[in-house]
Amino acid sequence: MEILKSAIATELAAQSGFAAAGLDAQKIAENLSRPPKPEMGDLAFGCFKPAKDLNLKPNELASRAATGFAPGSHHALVQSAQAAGPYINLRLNRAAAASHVLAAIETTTVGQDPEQWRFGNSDEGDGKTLVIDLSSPNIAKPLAVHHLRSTMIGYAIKRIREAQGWRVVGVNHLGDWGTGFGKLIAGLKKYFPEIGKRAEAGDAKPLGDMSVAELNATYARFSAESKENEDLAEAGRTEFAVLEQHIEALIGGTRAAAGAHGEANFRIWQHTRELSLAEFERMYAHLGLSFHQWPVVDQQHARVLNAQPDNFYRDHCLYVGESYYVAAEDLCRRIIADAVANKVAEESEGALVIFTHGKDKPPLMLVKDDGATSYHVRDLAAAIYRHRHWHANELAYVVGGEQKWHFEQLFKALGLLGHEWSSQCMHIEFGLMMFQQADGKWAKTSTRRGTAIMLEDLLDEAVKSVREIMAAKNPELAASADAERIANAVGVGAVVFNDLKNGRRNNVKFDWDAVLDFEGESGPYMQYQFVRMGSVLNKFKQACGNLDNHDYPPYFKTRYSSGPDLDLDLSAGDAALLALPEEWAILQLLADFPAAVARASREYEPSIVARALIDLAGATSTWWSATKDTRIVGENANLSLARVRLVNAIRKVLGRGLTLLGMSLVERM
RNA sequence: GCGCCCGUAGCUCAGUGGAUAGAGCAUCCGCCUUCUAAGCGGACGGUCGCUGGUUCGAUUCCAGCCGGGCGCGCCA
Repeated sequence: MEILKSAIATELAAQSGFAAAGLDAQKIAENLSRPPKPEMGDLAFGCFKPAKDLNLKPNELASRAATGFAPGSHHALVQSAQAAGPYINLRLNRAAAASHVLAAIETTTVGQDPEQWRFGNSDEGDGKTLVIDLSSPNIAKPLAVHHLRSTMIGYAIKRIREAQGWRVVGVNHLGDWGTGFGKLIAGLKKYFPEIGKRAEAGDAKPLGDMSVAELNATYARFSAESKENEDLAEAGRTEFAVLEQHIEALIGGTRAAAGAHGEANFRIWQHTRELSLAEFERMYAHLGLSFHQWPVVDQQHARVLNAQPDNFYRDHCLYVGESYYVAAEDLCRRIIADAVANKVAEESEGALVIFTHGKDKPPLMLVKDDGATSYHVRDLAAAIYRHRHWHANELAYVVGGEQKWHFEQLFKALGLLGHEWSSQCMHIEFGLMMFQQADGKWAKTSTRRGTAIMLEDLLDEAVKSVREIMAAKNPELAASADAERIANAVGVGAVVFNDLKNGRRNNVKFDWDAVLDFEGESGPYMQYQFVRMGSVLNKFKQACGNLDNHDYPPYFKTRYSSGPDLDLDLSAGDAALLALPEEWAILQLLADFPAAVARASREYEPSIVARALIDLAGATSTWWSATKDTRIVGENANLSLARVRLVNAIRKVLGRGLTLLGMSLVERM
């Protein structure tokens, strides 16, 4: 409706009743809404707010403004206006409205590449840059289901923002630094002495082919033992201190090198990072994301980055681990020095802290009492780096709501350090992934306690279910060469859509049955409606090419039966023939789509797009059934052409929406 | 105890201060010779947690309570 509202408001503003009441197009557009029942009208003007401004009773304004309404030409969008209490119910020239909507979609969605379907795009963000922190898993821990949230919510926001004209830099703030790595190194050396020996001997791959699960288990085992044993805890702290000293010496800091011990720890850490990334890559590829190490060193990508930065940042997110700010930029120590010099930081209980919210609230910790930097410093460094390097207008962090306090402190600290742009930092919080325990209660997931479900297992399970359903419902396709690609797209899409369809702040109670339920408001349902629309387009082309079909005029045959698949010039379709209430319902939803994308962008809320698609797909399916008898592509050639225009529009809006959410499309399923 | 998030149908959730609060799942009843039934229609299902307040009007805004979740100084 949004793309119709301004045109309608302009028409109404020219009406004597509205003009006499001093209502301009802007004011009218703001108060247009859809009546609860279609028989009341196609659109309604609510008089509450304008009446208040004019010191009138809403009912009075409604009857005054509606009086003397005279429709313009027969092309005018508004056909009649009738006061109904505090509302003015409007009836539209649906044919004109339909034509308006379809033309808007057709001119912005040329071709078959969903990335070029620009309906719903805007130039709101032109020239602006958003740096968005997404996914950000910890090294040496496997990706579990809850990592899906940050990854896919972040990725969807990235794509939605890009559709609004923004340059969006996706940053994977890998948890690859911190005292935990001291425990891991100490554990590896304790339980697998040969690893320590290989590292000391200069082996660049001291861990062999150890899996991330094994690394995690080693960490967990050592962590548990060191709780009982202070010597082990001390060993962990030492290993990390040595690692940090080694890296700081590498970048020419003030600290002395840590010798062979430091080199060995560095090798273990680097290999841990490599092994972890290799495993993450597999998952990201599944989900359709691509990450590059930052800074970009390989020539091919560096060229793209230099020549076409927008393309580069659109196609790739970046790995910028926490260690980057320690190892490459030395930003951490400079921030600490700066904070001390400006008396923002102070010493407290042996640590260096910033009291961001007064003395009675826990402070933000810069340096711990063992001399190691805390992750807060690295987050400060990351924010400053992102703002400086990418000239970011906004910094967004897609991180779970349990870290809300951390980000409040972080942004406040940035402000205290003199960065006035801290007000442009946003924590895009999302709800926790909860698992049902044996006692029936729901609790936060824990990789350590083994209650988390591995992301890979979930995706595999979803793809497997899709394969089974495909084998039962579409055996021919299941046996074809496309089967695996389609099963992947539909299965992964099911998991992704399931995660994005609800408001991001809600906690998610993980439920296998719900994730693998492919009926109703599900990813496969969305894909299915998209596939149906494609089938109709193919059917239409066949019908036009069929010489026995005498009802189709000759020009149909030449015009539509050839050419690239699904690429049809439908301008001859007469929108006035779309007279079914189901068709009008769809046209309204199509018209609403751009506003949904814009709002999703503003509110960092992909579920708004997902909901718009659920509504559109539902209305489409209802229409599909309502046309069972006449068919969409039926006996009446001109009616069929008009309906095919609608099918084409639905397909492209659905397809665009799904790709905005980070899903891949399929033509059959 | 303090702070933040949440509370809408049996379950999972939409709902931008406005007309009679909507979906999906589950249950029950119908609908496949046709462009894919991963579908469609219908039935059943609500003191919008409670109590006040603001407002012409509150599920929506405010306050207090109740219930659930998360966080609260050296994990990230």
